[in-house]
Amino acid sequence: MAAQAERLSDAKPLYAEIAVDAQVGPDRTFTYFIPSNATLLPGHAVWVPLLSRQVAGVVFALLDTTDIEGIRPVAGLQDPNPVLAQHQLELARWLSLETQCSLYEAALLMLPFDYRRRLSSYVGLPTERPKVVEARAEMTEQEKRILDVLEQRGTTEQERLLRSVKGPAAGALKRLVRDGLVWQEWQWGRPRARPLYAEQLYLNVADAGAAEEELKNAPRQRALLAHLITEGVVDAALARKEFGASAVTGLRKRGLLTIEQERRVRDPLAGQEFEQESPLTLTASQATSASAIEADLAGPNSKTFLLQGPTGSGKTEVYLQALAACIAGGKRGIMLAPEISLTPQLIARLEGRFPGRVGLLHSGLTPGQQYDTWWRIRQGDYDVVLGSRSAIFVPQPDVGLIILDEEHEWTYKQADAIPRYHARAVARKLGELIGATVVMGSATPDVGSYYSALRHDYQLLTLPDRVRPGPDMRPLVTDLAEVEVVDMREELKAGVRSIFSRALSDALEDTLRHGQQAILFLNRRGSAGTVQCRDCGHVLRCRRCETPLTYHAEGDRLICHQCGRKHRTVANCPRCRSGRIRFLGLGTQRVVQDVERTFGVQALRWDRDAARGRDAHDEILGRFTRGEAQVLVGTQMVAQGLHLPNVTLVGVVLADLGLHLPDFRAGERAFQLLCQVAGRAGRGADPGRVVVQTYTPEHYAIQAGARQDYEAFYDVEIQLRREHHNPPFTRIVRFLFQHTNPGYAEREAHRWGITLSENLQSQGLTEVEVVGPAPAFPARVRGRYRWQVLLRVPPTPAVEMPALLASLAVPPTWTVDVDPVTLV
DNA sequence: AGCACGCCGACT
DNA sequence: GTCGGCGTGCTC
Repeated sequence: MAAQAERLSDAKPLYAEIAVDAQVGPDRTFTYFIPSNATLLPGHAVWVPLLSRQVAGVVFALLDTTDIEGIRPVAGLQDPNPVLAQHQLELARWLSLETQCSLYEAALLMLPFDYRRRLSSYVGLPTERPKVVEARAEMTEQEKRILDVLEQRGTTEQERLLRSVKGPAAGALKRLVRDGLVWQEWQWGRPRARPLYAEQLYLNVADAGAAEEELKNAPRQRALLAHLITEGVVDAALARKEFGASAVTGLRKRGLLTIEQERRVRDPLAGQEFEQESPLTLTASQATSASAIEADLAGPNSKTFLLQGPTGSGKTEVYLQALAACIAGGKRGIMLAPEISLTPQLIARLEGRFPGRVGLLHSGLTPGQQYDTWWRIRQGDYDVVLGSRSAIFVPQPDVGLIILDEEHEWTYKQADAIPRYHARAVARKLGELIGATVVMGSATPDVGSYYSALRHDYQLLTLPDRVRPGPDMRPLVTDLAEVEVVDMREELKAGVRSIFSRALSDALEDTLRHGQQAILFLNRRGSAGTVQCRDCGHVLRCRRCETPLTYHAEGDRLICHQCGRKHRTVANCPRCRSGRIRFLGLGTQRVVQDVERTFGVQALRWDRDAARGRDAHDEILGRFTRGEAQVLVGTQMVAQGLHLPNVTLVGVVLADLGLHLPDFRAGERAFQLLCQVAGRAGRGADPGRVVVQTYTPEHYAIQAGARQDYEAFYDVEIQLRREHHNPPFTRIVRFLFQHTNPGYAEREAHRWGITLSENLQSQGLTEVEVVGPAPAFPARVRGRYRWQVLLRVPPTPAVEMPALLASLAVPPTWTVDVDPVTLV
C-alpha cells in the first residue's frame, strides 16, 4: 500500500508498520523501530510493547521514514520465518475494512493454530504478607472468600478463581489487588494444541543371537526383543502395554534398545479405508459445466461460476472432475462445505478420487488434529483441502480452484464472533488476489448470487436433471418427489385438533405399516413470537414496513423489530374477525411426544439441543439407521446431506414456522428448506412422498418450494427485494448495542440513530437510509438489553462501504455487522 | 488490558 | 460543594 511506496532505498528499512493485538479500528497499524540486529519482513509475527504491556503483532509493511514521534523498538520475533504470505496480508487488509475488525483480528484467521492464544491474568498471594491477618477484620465476605481460595490453591488463573467464588467477586478482587493484598500478573494462556511426540523403541543390537542368550532368564524382555527384531521400530506405549514397562526399561538398561522422541501426526482420516473411485460418465449438461470450468482453469483469467442443480443432479461429480483438472495442471484446490454437510459420504468420495491427498479441517476435529492438519497443509501435503467456513483461510499453496458447495448456506457467515466475515465473499476476494477459479454450487442459490449470475458477474452453469447411476454407470434421469401441500385451516374447520393433518397421519400410518421410516421436519428457528390467525392464516404485520410483528410480554405489546414501531395487541383477526389468533410455536419435543402417543412407535429427536458433543450426531443417526426408532424428528439438520435409504416419507410439520420471521430473507429460507426437505425423500428408485402442512398454502415460497421451482420463487422474491430496497439492491449494515440498563440501552440507540441521520445528512448521503432503532431479537440476552439500528446502503453511494463506515465514526460500544445474514 | 479523564448522582 | 462511580479514549 502507501507504505510500500515509502521504501526508497535499498538499505535495511528502519521502521515496520505492525498490526497489534489490541482494540483498535479497522486497517490500523502502529509504527515500530526495527532493532539493528534484526531483519524484519512483511508477514513476520512479532512481539511489540504497547503502553505497559507486550502484545502480539504482524508486520504489514516496511518503511524508511516516519513522522511519528516516540517510536519504540520491536521486542522480538515470534517465529524466524514470516508466517503470512503477501496475498494473505492483502486479504487481511480487505477483511479488516470490509468487516470493520482490527487488522490483527483479520490476520489471526490465517495464523497458525498455536498463535491463537489469549493473555490471561493470574492472581496469587504475595510471599510476605503480615498485614493480611490484621486487615482481615474489615474485609467483606467476598474478599475473605477470595483469600481463602488463594490460600488453598496458590496462584490461580483469574477466571477460574472468580468462578470458584460464589457470587460476583470481580469488584472484591480488584480492591484486593489495589491494596496489595493480592498480586496479579499477565501471562500467555496455554496453547490450545502442540505437536505430539511419542516415544519409539529402536533395536540397538549388533549380535541378536548373543542378546537372546543374555536374556534367557528374562522371558518378557526376550519376547520384546524378538518383536523388535521383526518390526525394527515399535511404539513405546504399545510395547509397555504388551510386554510390560519393566521389559522396556530392562532392555534399555542393557543397551539393547534406544528410545527416541518422534513427531506423531494426528490424522483424522488415519486408518480409514476408502474405496477408490473412477470418474463417472457425465451427462451433457454436466460435461458442458465441467469443460467451462476446466477452460477457465487453463486460461489466464479467473472467473466465478454459479453451478445450479437440484439435489442429485451431479454437482459433486462436476466439482471432482474440475478438481482433477486443476491438479493435473499442477495446482491445488480448496473445497468448502457447510459443517453439517461434511459427511462421511462426501469425505469418502473425495478420498476415493484423490487417495491420501485430501486434508480435512473442521471444528469437529480435536485441536491436535486441527493443528497437525494445518501444518501439513502448509507443507503442501494435500492436493485438496476439504473443510468448513474457516478453511478458506488455510495456507494451501498454489491454489487454482476454490469450490463452495451449498453456497446459499448462511453458516458460511461468521455471525457470532469477530470478524463477521462471509466465506463466499472471502473466496471471491481470494480468487481475485491469487488468480484462482471460484465455483459456487447450490440447488437453491442465494438470491444475491443468482442476481449476480443473471447480470453476468458470475457465469451461470445449470444442471437441470436429477440423475442416479443406472446400468453400466450411465446416468439415469429420476423424478422429483411428489409434494403434497396440506391446508391446516381446512383441517381445523374439519375438527382436526392434532398437530398432524389427516393426510400426514394416513401417510405416517402407511409408512410405518410397511416397516419403513419417516422424517418429520420442524423449522424450530422459531416463530420469534409472531402472531397468526389459525382460521385465515393472516399474519400481523407492521403498517409501515410490512415486517411481521413480534409479541412482547412486557407491556403486552407488538413491536416491529425493523423500525421499532409499537402496536396494540388484538383479540380478533383484523382480516376475518376470528378470535382464534395466536402465536406460532411448536417444539421438537412436543412432536416426538405426539408421534409416540398417536402412533405407538419410537421417535427420535435430532436438533442442536439433543445432539451436543462430538459424536452425538453419529450416535443419533446410528440408532435411526439401525431401526431403533421409526420416526426421526428434527430441525435443519435432518434437511441436509443425509441419505437414509429406508426413509420413504418426509413430513413438514408446520412450514409457516420461520416463514413469518421479521426478516426479509424469511421467504428465501422457507423456500430453501422446503426444497432441501423434498430432496431428502426418494433418492433411490422410489420417488418417495413429502407432506407439507401450512396455514398459508398460497404463499409463493411454499408454492414454489412444493414444486421445487427455483425460477418461480426467484421471480417473485427479486421483485419484493426491489420494492422494499433490500439486498441485492442495497447492502445492509447492522449496528447492535447491548446494555444491562434497559433505559440506557434505548436512549443510546435513539442517540446513535439521530447521530447517524445527521451525519449522513451533512455528508449529503441522502440515499443511505437509517432504519430503526428497534429492539434486536432476542431483545434481551444474559441480562443485557439489545437494540439495533440498520443502514440500507444503495449500490451507488458517493463513497465505498469501508469509507462510509469510517466517516460515521462508530463508537466502539456498538458492534457492526456488514451484510448480516439475519436480522432477527 | 489498564490508566487517565470527564460527566452526573448521593452525600457532607 | 465534593467524592466517586462508570463510560470513553488512547496506546507507535
